[in-house]
Amino acid sequence: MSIYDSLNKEQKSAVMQTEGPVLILAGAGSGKTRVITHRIAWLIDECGVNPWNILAITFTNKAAGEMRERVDKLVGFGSESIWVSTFHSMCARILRRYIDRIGYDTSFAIYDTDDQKTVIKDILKKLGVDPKEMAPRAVLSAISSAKNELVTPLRYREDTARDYRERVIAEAYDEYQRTLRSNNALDFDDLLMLTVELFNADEEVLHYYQDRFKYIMVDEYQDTNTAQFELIRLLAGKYRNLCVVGDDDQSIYKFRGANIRNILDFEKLYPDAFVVRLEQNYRSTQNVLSAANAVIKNNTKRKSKTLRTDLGEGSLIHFRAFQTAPEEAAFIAQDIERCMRKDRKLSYKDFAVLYRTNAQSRLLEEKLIMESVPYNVVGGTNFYERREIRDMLAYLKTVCNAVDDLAVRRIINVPRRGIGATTIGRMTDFAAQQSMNLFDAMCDELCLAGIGRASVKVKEFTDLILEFREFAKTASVQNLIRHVVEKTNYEEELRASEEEDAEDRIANIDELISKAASYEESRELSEEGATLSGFLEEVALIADIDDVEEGDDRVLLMTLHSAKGLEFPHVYMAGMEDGLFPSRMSIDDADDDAVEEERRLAYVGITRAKEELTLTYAMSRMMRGDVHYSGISRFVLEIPQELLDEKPVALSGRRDDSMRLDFDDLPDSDDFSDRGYRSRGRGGHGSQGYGSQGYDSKSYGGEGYGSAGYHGLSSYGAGAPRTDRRPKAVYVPPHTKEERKPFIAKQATSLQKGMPAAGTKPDYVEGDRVRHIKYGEGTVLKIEENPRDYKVTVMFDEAGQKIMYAAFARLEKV
DNA sequence: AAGCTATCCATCTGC
DNA sequence: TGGATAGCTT
Repeated sequence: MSIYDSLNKEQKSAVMQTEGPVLILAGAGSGKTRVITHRIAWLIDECGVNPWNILAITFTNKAAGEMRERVDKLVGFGSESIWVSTFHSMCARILRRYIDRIGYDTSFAIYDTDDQKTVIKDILKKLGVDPKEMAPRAVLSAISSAKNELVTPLRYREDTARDYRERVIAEAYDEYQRTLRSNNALDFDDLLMLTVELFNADEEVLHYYQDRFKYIMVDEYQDTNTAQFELIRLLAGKYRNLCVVGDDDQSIYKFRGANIRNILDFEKLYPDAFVVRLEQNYRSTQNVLSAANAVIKNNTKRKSKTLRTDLGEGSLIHFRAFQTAPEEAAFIAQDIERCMRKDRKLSYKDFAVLYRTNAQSRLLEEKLIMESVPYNVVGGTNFYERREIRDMLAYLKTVCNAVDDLAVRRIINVPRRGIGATTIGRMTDFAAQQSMNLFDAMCDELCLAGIGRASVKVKEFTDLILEFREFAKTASVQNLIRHVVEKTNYEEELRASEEEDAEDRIANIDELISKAASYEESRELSEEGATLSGFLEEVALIADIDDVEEGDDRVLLMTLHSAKGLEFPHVYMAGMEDGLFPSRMSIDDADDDAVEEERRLAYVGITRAKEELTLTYAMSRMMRGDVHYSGISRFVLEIPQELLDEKPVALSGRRDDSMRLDFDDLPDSDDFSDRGYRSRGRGGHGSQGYGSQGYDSKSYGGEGYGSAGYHGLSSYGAGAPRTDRRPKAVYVPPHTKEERKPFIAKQATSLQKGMPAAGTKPDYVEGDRVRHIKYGEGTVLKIEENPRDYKVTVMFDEAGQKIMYAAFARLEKV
């Protein structure tokens, strides 16, 4: 009895066809990961392939981790030398070694979306483009598409720049790329594009990797974009042992450049490809599959296949309609509790609630809190997007890559050290003139001479960084972070700021330190070992889904996109409304491909369910400030009625009554208004202790980061008294506006402010001509003495009459 | 310099 | 709705 006996006929043929191009069309739940892992085992054990020569590419780190784990179990030893990684981290790894051959430095930084936005905004400003007529977002997305299609700025200009808009984009793209290069930074798309560029530019490097990766496997092939396609094509160019696995019905990343043609045309590129279809599903009941099949068959462009299962008919698909979204959310929360009570074998982690947009999570969170259901939200606000984390990372980046102006700017005055916008502006100008980077300018005597008193502060800052850099040479990453926190007085400043969540933020920094520690631990045995740039890279490339703690007994809330590749006994799909899902945009799109993509997303959602699938619909829902009414999603209507336990008809609403829905008719409608929330004390089950504090979703909601996994939540059963549900952790969920509030170092500020300004008498009198930095010249009409300052009224020649305070206006006598 | 307010505005999905 | 920002006030 061998490990391969457990495979079905098709799976076996896919495993054993080791040579040449192979296309595995793997329907949802058809055991494709099993096929890949067994194929790797087969290559090593039966074909004598060196594990070193095998490359397996997945889309997320989580998938990579799981795959490696499973391979470890199948393969005796040597599995650690198999490359299992995502496209992005594979490219980062290759570039860390060889990018100097195409003119970057190997200590490059990786920019995330926020960094990109900062850069592009700057550029648009420089180009004199009004952000109103051309959104930075849109420009970035055009640049991203270009990169995904391997179009360089030069070619973009030549081929694309026809109208004004495209010319601006061409200009911005070029400038953007220059900026990144001078900051020695790459964005996500660069990782792919520059690796292709490297391979094309340097035969030696290409041959090295072609020879290294004699056997290549790519998971989720339907979601590859042109750059990824080209990368793979180049890598497999010599041995042609390329096995791709995918499901065209699950292609859901078109907006990110994924080209479904990559999978549909695989056989055209490789006419000798061996093609296998896996249609036997091992995950879901027949009813779930029938629903999925019924929906997806409405798509025209697909390699048709029909899933089948031996797991029995199963329950009907549940459909529930509600008048309002809060009712929908309340139902889901209560239904989870109901199932938990009914079936003691279930635990919270057996449930997932899926939705189209992240914004939908809030309402669900509220209701889950009310029902005392522990949950985790995947995505939304990322741990690494927190201000304190970004600050720390900016310090690390500055230490690691001195030329990254963006990182330097972020921390130059955080915590407050009296280096203001004016000083930074002057130094930036100097740097631009001398075409040097900001940090070097700050170290330059000539530059310091030009900024007066502030130069002392700047010197202190650069000395601090230089000291960190020295420290980093011998210290571990975790100790470096500790050192930075200590030397910058970050914690004290935070506490002094009187910010409400200062302690949470400090806890987050501790969390970052432990992430650094576990990174270092994981690299102990690896080739390159732990490095600062390695840590920054890992941090930059994690996806939301990667951070979900295994073994955490919580209901998972996430977008349909995040759910790809996962499975749950109970799945809820919330917000099944035309206009939300499929989205308005896709419906209005002239191209019906748009709705087809949404349909694939629906297919992905449905096929996540193993046993119970519940689709919910809310007739009305608050969206961006006002109430929206929608009909039932076409995807629900595409499911044959006999598969549903309830007819998909909207509750009788009174549309003409606008907002005044009649709540008294409804059994569970008391939680629509604010009043309703509070009066809910009578509530269902296990909510004791929650009435008053429970509503503070801030301190409860998305906390589940890291440490939250260890709060012993996994042990209690439904109905048990739950008193201490409030985790110690730390991660303050998305909803806070506190988030971006600047660092208010109250004490420091008042100290600095205390002395100056107030008493200084201006050197001009009424009737004098004065000059203002912004308004130009004018005549002083009136000067009044205030307790704190002098109030000056000036009639400017251009700008008209202004009242200002002498200390701030800094008027010069002409 | 920096907080505060008033106003605008855009909305999906994510490595 | 709430986040981002420009402009005004202190």
